[in-house]
Amino acid sequence: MLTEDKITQAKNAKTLQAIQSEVENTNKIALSVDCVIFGFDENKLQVLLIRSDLKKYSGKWSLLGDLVFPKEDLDAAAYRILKQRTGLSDVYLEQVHTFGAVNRHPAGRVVTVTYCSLINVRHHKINILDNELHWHDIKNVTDLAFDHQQIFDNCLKQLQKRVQEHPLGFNLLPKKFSLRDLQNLYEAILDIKMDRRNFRKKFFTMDLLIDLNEMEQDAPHRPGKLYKFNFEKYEKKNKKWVGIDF
Amino acid sequence: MLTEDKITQAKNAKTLQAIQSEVENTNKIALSVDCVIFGFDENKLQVLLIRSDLKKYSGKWSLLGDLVFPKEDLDAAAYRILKQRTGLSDVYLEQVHTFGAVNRHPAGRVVTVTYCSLINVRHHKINILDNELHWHDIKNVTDLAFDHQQIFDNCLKQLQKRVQEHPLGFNLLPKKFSLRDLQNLYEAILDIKMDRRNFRKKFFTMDLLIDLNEMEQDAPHRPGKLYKFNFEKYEKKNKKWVGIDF
DNA sequence: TCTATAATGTGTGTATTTTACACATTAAAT
DNA sequence: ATTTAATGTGTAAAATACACACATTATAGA
Repeated sequence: MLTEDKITQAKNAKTLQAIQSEVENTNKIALSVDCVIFGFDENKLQVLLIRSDLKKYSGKWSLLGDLVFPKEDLDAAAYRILKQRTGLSDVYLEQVHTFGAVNRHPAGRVVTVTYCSLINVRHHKINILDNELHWHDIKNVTDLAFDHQQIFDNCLKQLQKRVQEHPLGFNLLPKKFSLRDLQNLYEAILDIKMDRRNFRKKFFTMDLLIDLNEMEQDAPHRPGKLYKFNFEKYEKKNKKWVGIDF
Repeated sequence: MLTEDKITQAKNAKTLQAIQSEVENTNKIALSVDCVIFGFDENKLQVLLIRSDLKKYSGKWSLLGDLVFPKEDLDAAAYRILKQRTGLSDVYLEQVHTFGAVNRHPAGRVVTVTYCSLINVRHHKINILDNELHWHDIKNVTDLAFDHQQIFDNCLKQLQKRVQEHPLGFNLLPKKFSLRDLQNLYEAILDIKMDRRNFRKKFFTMDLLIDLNEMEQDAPHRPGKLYKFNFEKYEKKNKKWVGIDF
């Protein structure tokens, strides 16, 4: 305890130069970003994976990641990687968690900041042609390279939680969607079945869907109405979250 | 787009050696941990701050942080820092967010992973004697050094959300507490007033408080019953969170 | 063109949860 | 004994969540 107090006091007295040299001596840690890119297709939640480039993990899939440049903002690095991989720049992207176990990467000390991204599969098939990249049904994601399984599980959990409190899901759907599309999406993400009537009631009550007065095309049965999400109204809403419950 | 595809393909073919050298050339980023340490005293939510050790920020307060050692797990670094500052090792600690703007630190590129910690003030007055350390009422926290104001705001928000969904609050209270204590805590954290009867009903319904059959001592009025939190029962509960609402 | 099929679209009753609100009780201080 | 300042409790109304059934519409195929 006494020793620690001395350390603390010593720290207080440090100069900028001292800290600078400390920073230089301590920056033996590389920083990377890993993106968990979710898509939605054929009523299944999918995740974009790439074949691992390391022999140690040959045959395994891994998340899309890259090292952060020394003079690059962290968020900027995440957007850069997403752009490189999918060609997209105007998408949902959110930091989730940072993983920093000493031995998580075989090439040395690499701490990785993970981001979750949601993109509309139909709009970005182009860059997926590279056969090392592949959409995987999340039900079949196991045994990823590195600690990517852990990262993936963590991101999926976070997505399941956040999608219920924020209108993230719409980033996975086309601009115009039917209520059935929307429900399929939620059922795929949350991995549960929902009552159709109550689901509709819920969304109509929230009053954030705009009826486009258009119908689905090419449905092999009665077509549903098409809607779009009212982002403007949502922004103004600013819902307060109060309610203790655990 | 074409260029980017080439980059992608080049990456796929990389060897471990290539990556290792890339890691070495890119690790010009130092990594730090900053702890937002919350306490609760005099019915106010407090945060532990230290006077900035940099001339640039002289007179300003900052969070408790330190650089992560090259061979130190990230979480371990957070626990180490907490231990150094408060003497405590068995406390609540949770990663919140990572801040990595290029110019956030004047001594160079330092990306910081922030952790939120909740400790019982009454149990750890000892190490606060160092006059550079000080508990601040969160209402008076403004204009911190570095980007620490942003970090603090972020942590407080996260705390306000998580304390409603998880029994974090009990880490801020003594083992035995009255329902009034508990309500004061929630009111301080959430910065709202609550109805006493409904608050009690809520917690009794959750059925996670153990009635100790003891009364408050030294109260200048009718003393309240004392309770402790039933962590065992809570662990078994495993509450599912379903409910779309935004 | 008729029928079968497979969806969409809508309403109601019940149970549960949340909210608002008032009075009796207890211990300490005077 | 009285005053004071809390604790402790119950009930009605409102809002929300849940369970559930039937009519409607378009397509596909006979």
